[in-house]
Amino acid sequence: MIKHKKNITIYDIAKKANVSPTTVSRVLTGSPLVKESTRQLVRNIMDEVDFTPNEAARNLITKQTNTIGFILPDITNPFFSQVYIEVERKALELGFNILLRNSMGRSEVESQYLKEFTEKRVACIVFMGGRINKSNPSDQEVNEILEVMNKVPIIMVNGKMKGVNCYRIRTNEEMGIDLIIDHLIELGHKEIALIGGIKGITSTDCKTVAFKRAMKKYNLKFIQDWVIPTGFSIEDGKAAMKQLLQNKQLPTAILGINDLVIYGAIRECREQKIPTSTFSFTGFDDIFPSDIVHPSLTTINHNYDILTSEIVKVIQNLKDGKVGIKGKIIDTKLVIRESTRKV
Amino acid sequence: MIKHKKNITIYDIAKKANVSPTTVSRVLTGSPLVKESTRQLVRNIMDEVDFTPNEAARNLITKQTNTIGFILPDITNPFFSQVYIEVERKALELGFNILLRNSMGRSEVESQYLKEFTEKRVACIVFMGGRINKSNPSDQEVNEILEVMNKVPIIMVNGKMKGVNCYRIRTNEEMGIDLIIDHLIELGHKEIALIGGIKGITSTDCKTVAFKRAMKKYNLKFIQDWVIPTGFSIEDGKAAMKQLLQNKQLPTAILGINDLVIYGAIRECREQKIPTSTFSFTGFDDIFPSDIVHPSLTTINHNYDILTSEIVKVIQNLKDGKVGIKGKIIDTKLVIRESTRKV
DNA sequence: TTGTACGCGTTATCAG
DNA sequence: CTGATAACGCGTACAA
Repeated sequence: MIKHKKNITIYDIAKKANVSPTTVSRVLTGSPLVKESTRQLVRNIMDEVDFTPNEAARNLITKQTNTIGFILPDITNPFFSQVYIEVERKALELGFNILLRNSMGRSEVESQYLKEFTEKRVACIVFMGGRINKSNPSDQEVNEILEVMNKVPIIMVNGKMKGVNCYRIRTNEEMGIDLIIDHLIELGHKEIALIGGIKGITSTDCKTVAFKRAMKKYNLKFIQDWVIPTGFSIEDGKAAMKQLLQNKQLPTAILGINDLVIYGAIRECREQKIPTSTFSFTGFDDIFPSDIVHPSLTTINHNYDILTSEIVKVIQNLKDGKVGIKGKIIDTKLVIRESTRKV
Repeated sequence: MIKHKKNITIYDIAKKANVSPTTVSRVLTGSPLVKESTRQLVRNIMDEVDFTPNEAARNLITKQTNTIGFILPDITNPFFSQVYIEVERKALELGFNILLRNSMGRSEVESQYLKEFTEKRVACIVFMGGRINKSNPSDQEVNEILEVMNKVPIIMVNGKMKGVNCYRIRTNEEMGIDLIIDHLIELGHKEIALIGGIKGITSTDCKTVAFKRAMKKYNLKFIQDWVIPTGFSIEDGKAAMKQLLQNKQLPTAILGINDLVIYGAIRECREQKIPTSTFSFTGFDDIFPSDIVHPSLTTINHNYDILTSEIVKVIQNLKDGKVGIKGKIIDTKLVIRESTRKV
């Protein structure tokens, strides 16, 4: 790495200003215990020599940072970026900045970043996706979380771990599924499929359970061939739709584990020259493209503002040394667009 | 903030292991100058007492970080997140991690983050959007960049600043426009509009100039009322389309400053019950929704892999102390989908 | 209102 | 292969 000029320190400033390093430090921290004239003098010299304080030195002595570690699977997924950007905005107002790490859902990457965060002495960690969404995480995955929690508080968003008593904020996914089914029933649908997701991932398992329960509630028959857990991506949605279309009997409504799989499902219909109006489609997450695809997507919105506010509220409490409530469930809301219609 | 247990340092480890702190440090840095048995001993004790080295202390003494500061307007915009994630992945292989900051295109936010980056002693700064896209940045904006460059190298992506001799990687936007116009001409289009963007932003100015030049080349008339620079968002695209539709005479093809504005334009057509097949639409950027909207969008791809590789190549050179080439232009490529057809 | 002296936790230097 | 000692740059009791 290219070497830069000699580092300028508060000692250099102090010498030039004929004051002590302490005074310079006080100017830096904005202490009121400095005469206005000397403050100006010091400031001027700082500007003059282009002084930049060293954050590492400050962190070392103060033993804290204003950094929040944020682990999520993939920031290019609009669901995560929507949550991320809102948390960032709100945390900024509290004086925190965020360190983002993309785990790609891989456990060993998560481990690496958890280690990095503890070495950096972050104020707290916000965790989304990956291991905290596994219905059965490994002992090692759990223990690692517990060890980290010994040093830095963890906030799990839309996830949990058996035996791990950390802060948890989660959207009410069951409620979301109920809202969708109610809506479809109202439109006269009786034959409903569920595509996408992966068994063993809580968001999938949880939605599947809610789906079965809701179907039962309305006395509708649950057809195993219409539940196709292929994954969470657009491609996975395509694949699921392809598979679904091979059934002799077809549903009238298709429920996606998230918005992305429905984008894929709709595209698959187009490629097979099947009118998209053949089915009613519903997504989950209400990410931004759902408003611009055609047909625009009826889906479940996470109440992002409330969700992210609750995350930041925990951070605020942590900062203030308050304990606060450890678990919080956020209501979801149905957003009706063009993709659902009367049967 | 909640207080944790007393910090464990290499001194504590040293005492327990009956070795010197130096030896512990050597284990930490992976120095070969340690007997294997003592290395194991030290490692065991570290695990036992759950020791986590303090990065601030390390950064303070080594005077460097493996962090790359990354400023971009908004990570929720797929264009930026696509570039970001690729740079992150490639930089990771070089041992760098990335510190992301969203400027929202606001100059004062950029200033704040530039300051943060220099205080953090980041290895280099990757800069996208905001002031580096202004055709006429203020003196202050330029000077600030120059001052920062005195301390840390800056890589500008798709931007430049007069009188600022930093590393620059940019996509060949003119080429992109040429490719689009050639394609439209081939399809028989002669009446072409350009919507979106903002005057004074280089990406807009640059594309507009290329557009005019291409039109002239084919002896097509440039109609001022068909150039509608409303902005860069979906909403801005809607607004532009609304305005365009008020013209008595309409174009047969509509060229968007980016993909997002075309999403908006298409939606506006739908809302006004105008068949989307009335026009041929072209975008710019080839962000992921362009493949799933309907009609899917003919657009210009930035060659993201090459673009991001070039960014990381500069970082690599910086790390190795090489100088390398300061400017690099990346070819673009046309992606033909459903939104363009014969006139 | 200002200054002295020390500590934060690690790596670098040099000696053994 | 190991250790003693000195940095790194800043904040903070405590003293003046």
